[in-house]
Amino acid sequence: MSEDNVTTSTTQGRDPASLRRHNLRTLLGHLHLHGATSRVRLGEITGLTRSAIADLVAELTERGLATEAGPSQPQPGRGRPPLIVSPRDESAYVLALAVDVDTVRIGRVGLGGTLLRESATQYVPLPERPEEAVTVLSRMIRRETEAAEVSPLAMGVAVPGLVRAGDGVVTRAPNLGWRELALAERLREGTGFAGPVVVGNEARLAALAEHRRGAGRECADLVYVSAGVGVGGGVITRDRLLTGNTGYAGEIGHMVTNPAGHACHCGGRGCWETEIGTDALLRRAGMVTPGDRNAALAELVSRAHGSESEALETFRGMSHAAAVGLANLINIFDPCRVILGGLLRPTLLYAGDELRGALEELRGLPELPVELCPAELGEQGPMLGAAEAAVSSFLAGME
Amino acid sequence: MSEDNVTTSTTQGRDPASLRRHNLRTLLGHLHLHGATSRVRLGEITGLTRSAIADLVAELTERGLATEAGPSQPQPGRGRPPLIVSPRDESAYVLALAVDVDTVRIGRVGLGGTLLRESATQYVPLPERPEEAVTVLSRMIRRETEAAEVSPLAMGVAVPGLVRAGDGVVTRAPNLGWRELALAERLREGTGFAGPVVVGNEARLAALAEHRRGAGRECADLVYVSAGVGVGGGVITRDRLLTGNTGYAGEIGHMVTNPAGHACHCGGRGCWETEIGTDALLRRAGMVTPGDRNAALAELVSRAHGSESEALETFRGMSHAAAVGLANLINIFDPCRVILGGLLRPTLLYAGDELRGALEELRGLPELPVELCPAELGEQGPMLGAAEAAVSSFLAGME
DNA sequence: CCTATTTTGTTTTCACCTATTACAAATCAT
DNA sequence: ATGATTTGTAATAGGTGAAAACAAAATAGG
Repeated sequence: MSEDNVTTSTTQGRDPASLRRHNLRTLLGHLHLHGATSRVRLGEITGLTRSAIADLVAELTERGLATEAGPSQPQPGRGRPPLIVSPRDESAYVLALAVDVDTVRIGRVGLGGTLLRESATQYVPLPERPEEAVTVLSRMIRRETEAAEVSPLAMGVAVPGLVRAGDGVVTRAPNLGWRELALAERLREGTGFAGPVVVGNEARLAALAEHRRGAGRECADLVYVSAGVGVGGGVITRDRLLTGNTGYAGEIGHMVTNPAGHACHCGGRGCWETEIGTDALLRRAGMVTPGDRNAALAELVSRAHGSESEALETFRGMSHAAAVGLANLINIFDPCRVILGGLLRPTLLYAGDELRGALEELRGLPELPVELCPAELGEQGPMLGAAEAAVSSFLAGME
Repeated sequence: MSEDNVTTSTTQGRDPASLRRHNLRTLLGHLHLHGATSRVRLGEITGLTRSAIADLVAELTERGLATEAGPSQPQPGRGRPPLIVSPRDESAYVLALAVDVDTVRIGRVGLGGTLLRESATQYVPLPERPEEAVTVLSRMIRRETEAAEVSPLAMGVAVPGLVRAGDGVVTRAPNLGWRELALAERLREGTGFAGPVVVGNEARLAALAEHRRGAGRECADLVYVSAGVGVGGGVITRDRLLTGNTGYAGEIGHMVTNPAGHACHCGGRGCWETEIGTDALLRRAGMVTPGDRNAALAELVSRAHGSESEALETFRGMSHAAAVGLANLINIFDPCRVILGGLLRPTLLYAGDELRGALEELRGLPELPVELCPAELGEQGPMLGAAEAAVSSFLAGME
């Protein structure tokens, strides 16, 4: 079944002008994803001739989006050394924010995906009232942009909550106390920034980041799952992030994996996050919610790292519950890789055999090997994903 | 989050020639999906000018893919009456097959989606050995093609089993006794047909058909679920069928919804199809697998239709188990519509309130109303879907 | 050190596609 | 009948990448 859609997507070209836009986007997109590339290589990839590439690259450099230079190190082989085209980063960058309960990360990410040195992490307990939170965020953004000589190409924000696709409205973010907050619009007002502003769910954006820069490179179909207090996820299909109708696709935490399980705050029973979330893990470990959950978790992980049998057993005990949900996701999505973040990362590292074993048992299709990989980007995932979404948004709106 | 992919898809254009191919595809795709359209309207839709449309339409008519005619009924309004462009069907058609255990449907579907009158349903018990089955299918195809004066644009085949995307290999179809059968290739050999041959899973293809021609029209994100002996499904995202890495995406029958449930033939326990499949329903109804399951089912449905309370109660009893799986799918995919086929259709019709009620309880996001719709195409779904996949494949390979 | 070879960049010419513009045709409103 | 309106047609123009010829810069080999 090699079915492409009948009505081809609208992004692309009908007239010569949009044809050129498309080729420019393709080129810049490749530079962003794969870094410095020779002109000839670009031609091989895009199918364009050298002369066309020359012309297009000239436009990109004129616009300050790319640079050309002779090869930094001597090339092997005979002929004339190629010109290497690189994405610019210092002057062509996006601003990325990752909002969390007690942390706001802000970073400058250049084309090519490099986290520029100006990036910083600031710990700002956000005020309860969303309006004030917006003010705080706007101030942080202004401080970053005013320091720079050029304004960013786009901005991306990761939020732990439900974000409506398209308009960047945070429908609800229980941990932040936000409801129906038009974050993209407010930030645009609060900063006077005219370019694209994208807001997204942190897990979806982390999935995007892992796909492009982390454990999911060169993998067109993957599932990312991160377990924390809640369980979030994101799915990449054919190199694209699954959004669903409203942008909520990927809410896997409330997948019911055990109807006989514990009650969930969502009103249901046996949701996956009641089985493999932070509280479930601590419950298994016999640590009955002490003062600081994070500290308890860190201790548990370090004990497992030190091969203490009780801690290892805790993770092993969680592997079956994790496998049930993962098997479901694998059957549904047929990914070539599953990336595990948050608590599932130590679960994979310290109880990998048990997890894989449970999956083997549960899955209907042992023919297909699916790789289980630990997430590579850790806590930076959401911010890097916000940057990637911002870049994509800039590319989509180019010219 | 309005992120489009960075490296834009490869289907489209880099040079002027492929630009034209793209526009031709767009035009023909629109005609196929939406039927006869005036030239001016086509221009509005595609953004092309009247002269460009004229030129493109001329090529389509020359190739025998479209026809132009004056308006059949007088138009309202003033100016010169427009020329109406229609997809041809009699001379531009695809061949579609739907293979099942005791039935093989074969049909001719014209551009525009009309099931041509030459279409036929033939009941042919397929022989046990796959090789012979291929021979039977090839013969049926040859009979259809030889009768026609022009050969089909493409062929599509729906199979109750796992089909690898890309090469059309049936990995396994337990009910047919097939394993690793290169069906697309064999049919190409057996019929001498040179055009595209696509093979797909029947539920995925039915989902495609419902999307284009049935209960899922004008809905870009939908989930289709059909319960029978097994439970199959298909997902449409952004107007495209989800395939996953290998083509197996959508195997929702073995989603574990009740770890404490019955054993499943797949080796697992509590798979969704052990909860809502044919056997589960008959078990609930107290009909302990009599000779003919289909007859028993038909009786049950007709009793429910006649409002017999016991039959209604059977469907009501199944609604909760159905809702668990549906809630999971809704949380995962955020569709705007869920289409229910097979046994889930009567469940919706006769126990709709219970089903919706159970969903309300289970779902984390009551903000988002999701429509539940009965499938419209019934048993023709897989065949019509095969036709749609064939058309898409023809369009993708045009020129 | 010089030359042949190879690879890459540049320039020119050309073919293709759609936009633009002007004009013709067909219908309705008055 | 006449003008307004909408649609189709034809001719010209602008923009895009391809193709081909040429120039430049390196290596390999004597």
